[in-house]
Amino acid sequence: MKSTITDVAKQAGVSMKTVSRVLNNEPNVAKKTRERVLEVAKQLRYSPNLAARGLASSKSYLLALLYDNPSPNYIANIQKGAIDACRNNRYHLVIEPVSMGEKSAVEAVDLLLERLPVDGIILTPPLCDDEDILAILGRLKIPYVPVAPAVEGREVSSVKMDDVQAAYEMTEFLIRQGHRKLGFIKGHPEHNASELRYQGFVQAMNAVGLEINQEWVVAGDFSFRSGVAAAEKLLSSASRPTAIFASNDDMAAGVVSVASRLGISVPQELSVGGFDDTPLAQILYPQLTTIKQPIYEMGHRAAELLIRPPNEDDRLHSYCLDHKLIVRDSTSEKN
Amino acid sequence: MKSTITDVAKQAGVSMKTVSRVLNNEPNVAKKTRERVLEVAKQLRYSPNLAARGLASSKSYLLALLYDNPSPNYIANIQKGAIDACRNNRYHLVIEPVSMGEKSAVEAVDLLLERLPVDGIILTPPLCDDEDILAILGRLKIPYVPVAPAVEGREVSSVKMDDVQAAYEMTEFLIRQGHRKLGFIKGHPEHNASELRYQGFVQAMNAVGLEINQEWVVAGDFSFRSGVAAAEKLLSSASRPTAIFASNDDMAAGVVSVASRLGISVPQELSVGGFDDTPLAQILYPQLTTIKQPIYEMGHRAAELLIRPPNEDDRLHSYCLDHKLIVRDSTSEKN
DNA sequence: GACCAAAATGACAGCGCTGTCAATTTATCT
DNA sequence: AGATAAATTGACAGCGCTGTCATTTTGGTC
Repeated sequence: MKSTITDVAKQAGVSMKTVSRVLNNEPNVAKKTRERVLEVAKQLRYSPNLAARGLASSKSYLLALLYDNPSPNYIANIQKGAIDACRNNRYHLVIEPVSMGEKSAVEAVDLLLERLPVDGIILTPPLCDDEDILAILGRLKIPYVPVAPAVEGREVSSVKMDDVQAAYEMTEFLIRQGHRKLGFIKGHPEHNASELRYQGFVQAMNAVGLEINQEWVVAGDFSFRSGVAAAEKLLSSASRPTAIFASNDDMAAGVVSVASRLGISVPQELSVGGFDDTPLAQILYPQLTTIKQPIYEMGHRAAELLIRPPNEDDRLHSYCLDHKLIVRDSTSEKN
Repeated sequence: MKSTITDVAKQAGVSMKTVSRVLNNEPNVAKKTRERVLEVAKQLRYSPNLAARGLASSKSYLLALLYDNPSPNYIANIQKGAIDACRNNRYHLVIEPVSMGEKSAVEAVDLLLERLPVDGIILTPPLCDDEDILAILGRLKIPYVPVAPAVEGREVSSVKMDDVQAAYEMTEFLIRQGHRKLGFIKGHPEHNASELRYQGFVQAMNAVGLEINQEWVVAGDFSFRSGVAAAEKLLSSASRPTAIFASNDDMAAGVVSVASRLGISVPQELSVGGFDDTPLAQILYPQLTTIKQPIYEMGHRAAELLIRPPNEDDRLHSYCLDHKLIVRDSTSEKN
């Protein structure tokens, strides 16, 4: 039924090895031969057996995506990006959630990777900063690409976005709109991006000589609920900011929700900026001005780096991909 | 470095084949032998090479999840369920998005499956009702389990939930709360579940002899935006329903949003019911009363059915999993 | 203890492919 | 043309495991 490399070889009148060469784009095959083999392969609907190929070459044509409970939106996008890259190269993506909370998590990863011979691994936060997991990957000598790691330059390539710069741009945008009294809601203290976004905010404020009112800088944890709490704090007093920059969309949604309850109209009386451009941003009323992270692109690039590793020399150790400030209806000029 | 079955065999003083038997839980191995082998395997941190195993046994220990652009939340949950089932059985999950819109989609699936020797496939809507794709799977003789197919009994097991019953329960709940003037927002006309949910609504209304006001049954397409449009239609007139059942949470969110804009308080003046229990349902203010679909469970069961197919005779052709009515703050008794 | 069936174990081929290296053909240069 | 180098091709082993089937061991019976 399903044709093998031998069938193609016979039909094309060459050896198995030559067929193999053609199919793997190896050099040193006469053009004519290559074409003939390709023709026959197509005709026979031949496609190589992954297991056999893997066994013989000790490659698996499989990439794994390890993640620990991020937002569905985040993983969906990373996945899509990675898969598209895989598909262009006849690779496939295996996904493996890991619960870092559990004490057995590290061992689970260990077992997993010993059993499943993947050619490379994409690590998303917060896994990409877990020492134990990195140690295992090192021991197993499996190539990996961290997405948005806290620390770079571990001798492996990584992909990321510039959180500082993005937060800077959002802050700058709000300032340009005439706002002077800016509030900021921080992200989860354990999450690497939180501090970076705050830094961007601070830098932009400093750049124009605006003072940061510490009462308007409130802790949050990326959840809607924490956004609500923060907003209540920020908006209850008479002296309140005219613009609030929340470190992610969920918290920005919390702000919008509180504002509407307090009868503060957005954006007329209060501008709100988010971060992430989740689907929520467009569902909300008003729609959120936010930062679109290059999530898809990071997944895509990460997979590509694993499939075709750059040579040692011209290797860029960290690929920073472009974000985008998306202006919608939750912000307006200060009147 | 990495130990092979031969290492284990030598160390345990048995043949490779016996080790193989133990590792695959085959019968006819003396208890003592089994224990010894297991002990040695553990000691050597042995784990079988998937490729070799696949080549020899023509099994891959891989399951594929095919999906076409569903909500991130939906696939995230299906995935998690399927993966957990896989993990219990040393299987892995490969995910493959398919864009049915593209004309090449069917061919893409074809190629995909010829190349990747998966042991089974999980099909999510709307793929599970696509004739072309089902035809390919039939030709390739790959076992598959459709999740929530429109039509059952294609000689394969399937998993689903009872949309009719769930919608019936939500409607019944609203009626029990004292509501008599019920509005309904339909889902996307091409989506199988839309009609079923509407049927449940109709049946519950009929069951208590309530008449359905066709002006209060509005078309939607599962998007937030369509919920907004529908709500505007339903709420603008003086004679408006006191409760609205939207076919999913996004549309329910649209209703809540419009109500708040029109100064209609939820749930005091208007009860709103949703469907899906997406994260959004808890982010909204007020939090949505909704139906929790057994998405995780469907993914889990689907994977299990592929890993351990029930015998022909006692096979249940369709496994219907339990949903749950979740009462939150968007509904209240009619006052 | 001799005999037989059943249980346990092992020898060996081969799954479909690629790596190695040797053999052959073609191109290049005096 | 002859010699040498380069390009192209092929023979064959073997990747690590499992299926088949033969062999050995065990347990039970008279």
